[in-house]
Amino acid sequence: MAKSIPIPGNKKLLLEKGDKTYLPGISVDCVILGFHENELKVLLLQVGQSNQWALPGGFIKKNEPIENAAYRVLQERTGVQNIFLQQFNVFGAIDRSDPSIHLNRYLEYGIKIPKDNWLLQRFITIGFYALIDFSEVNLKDIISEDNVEWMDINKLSSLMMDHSEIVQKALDTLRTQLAYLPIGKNLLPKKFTMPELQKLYETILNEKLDRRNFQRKLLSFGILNRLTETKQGGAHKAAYLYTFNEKKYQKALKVGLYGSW
Amino acid sequence: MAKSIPIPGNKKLLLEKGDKTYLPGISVDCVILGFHENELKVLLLQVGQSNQWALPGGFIKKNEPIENAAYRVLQERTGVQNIFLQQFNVFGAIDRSDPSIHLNRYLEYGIKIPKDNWLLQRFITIGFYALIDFSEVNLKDIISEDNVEWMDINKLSSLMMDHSEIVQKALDTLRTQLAYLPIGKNLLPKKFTMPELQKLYETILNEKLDRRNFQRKLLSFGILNRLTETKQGGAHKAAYLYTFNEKKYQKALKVGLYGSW
DNA sequence: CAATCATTGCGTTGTTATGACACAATATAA
DNA sequence: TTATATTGTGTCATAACAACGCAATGATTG
Repeated sequence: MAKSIPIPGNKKLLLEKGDKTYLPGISVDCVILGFHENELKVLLLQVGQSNQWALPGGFIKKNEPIENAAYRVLQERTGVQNIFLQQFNVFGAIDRSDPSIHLNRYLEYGIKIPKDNWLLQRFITIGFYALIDFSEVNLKDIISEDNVEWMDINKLSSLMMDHSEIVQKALDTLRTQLAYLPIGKNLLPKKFTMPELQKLYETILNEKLDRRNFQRKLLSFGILNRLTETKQGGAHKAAYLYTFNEKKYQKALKVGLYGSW
Repeated sequence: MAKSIPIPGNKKLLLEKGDKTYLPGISVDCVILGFHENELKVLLLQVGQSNQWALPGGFIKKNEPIENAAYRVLQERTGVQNIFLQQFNVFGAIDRSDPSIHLNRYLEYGIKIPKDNWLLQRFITIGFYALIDFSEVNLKDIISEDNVEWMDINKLSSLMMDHSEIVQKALDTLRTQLAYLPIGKNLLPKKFTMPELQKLYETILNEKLDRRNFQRKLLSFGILNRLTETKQGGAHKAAYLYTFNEKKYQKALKVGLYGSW
């Protein structure tokens, strides 16, 4: 066993007074998704000195809406504003919480959590997923005790507790929503090319799409503006840059891409 | 004020010992939908002597998966087995719980709830929706202290707390899922006619559909078996009876009605 | 500096799905 | 027996979709 590390003040407070500040037995976990180098990435963190990876999560303050709690987690971990954030499922199996995680975590500080402490009880968690522009996140600017990293969603080793299941469910939800909601504005930079948008769709769907049919379909939604600029610097022919038409994009978010049945 | 009614044992137990039995601050609420006389019906109940209508709800036992809790509520209120049951959203606004409801409820029994009682704290609720064969429910067989009734989803007066919002969100979810999931098996009797199925779709979507195109589309999904029997008794030409092909229906529930993007 | 090559923009064709509508068959009621 | 409303089945024009062709372009290479 490694010798004890001094415990940070906030961790001590969480353990001893957390039950006064937070709703008991409920947490939020965030599946934060970004797109980089043709891969869909999830933001994960390593809890303490363990080698287990986990989703960033947190608790809900007693006087705070649940969406705010999820947003706080996002802010802490990414520093990014204007994020697409949506709850997608509650995970409430009886054996989903694992008290040993907290026990070991605090043992690193030389603290043995009392058996009746609030952290050791059963927790149900509300899963949120967030779409975020990878390029806007600078992990080095984020102060964190934990090791935080983007990982390819297709190459995840097993995560802590039921977090693998949570990621999978988030991905399923995203795929379903792709059919009737516009996706992309939050995962791509402001200006992007059609091939880039297509790669994003292909990555999410894990499926190759026809270049020309894809373009025709996406343009038919009428949510894209083509700029006169082209994307320079890439090898080969320069592609036109596009932006999302904010107004039409927002409308499509509300009524869906097809509208009728 | 009416004079006090004797308090039932279970209500007293709930108040005094509920925090030992149930998870604190979390409830489940069920939007139970049935189809009858071309109307989509919601099962609602009148809490105590108030004139407020509310969704049937309940609490989650400390050693119970959340789906079980919702299923318990369904069983208590309908007595029906084999129900389509799905969580669809969590409602967690800070001001959504209304302590006065419990206060008034127990005042009917002449009991004043102590200020620090668990029932008066903030509750978040997990919304479930259930699809159920109206004809299998016999409300008169259900023992209940509360007045329980089916009400037309389009003619709801304002419900208790945020329950109107919960019903609306359930309906939105159902409409969206209609596009890629087979619906009907749980809302209709085993044998049904094509016009009946169409009326169900029209009612859910609140939109008139073309009879012939509807039939073509539904048949193309390949989840229906046409029987040689016809529906007798109706005025005019007898319609063929159909059943759902259980195997293909279950498959469609998993992979969706269209499958690919 | 011209040829090569991968990639992008734009277009065509055949097939399938969809929306709108016509007509014959049939069960009940007058 | 006839009238009427409803159901079963089919047609047709149009839109959507999948599969594919070809010219334009920008960097790379000999």
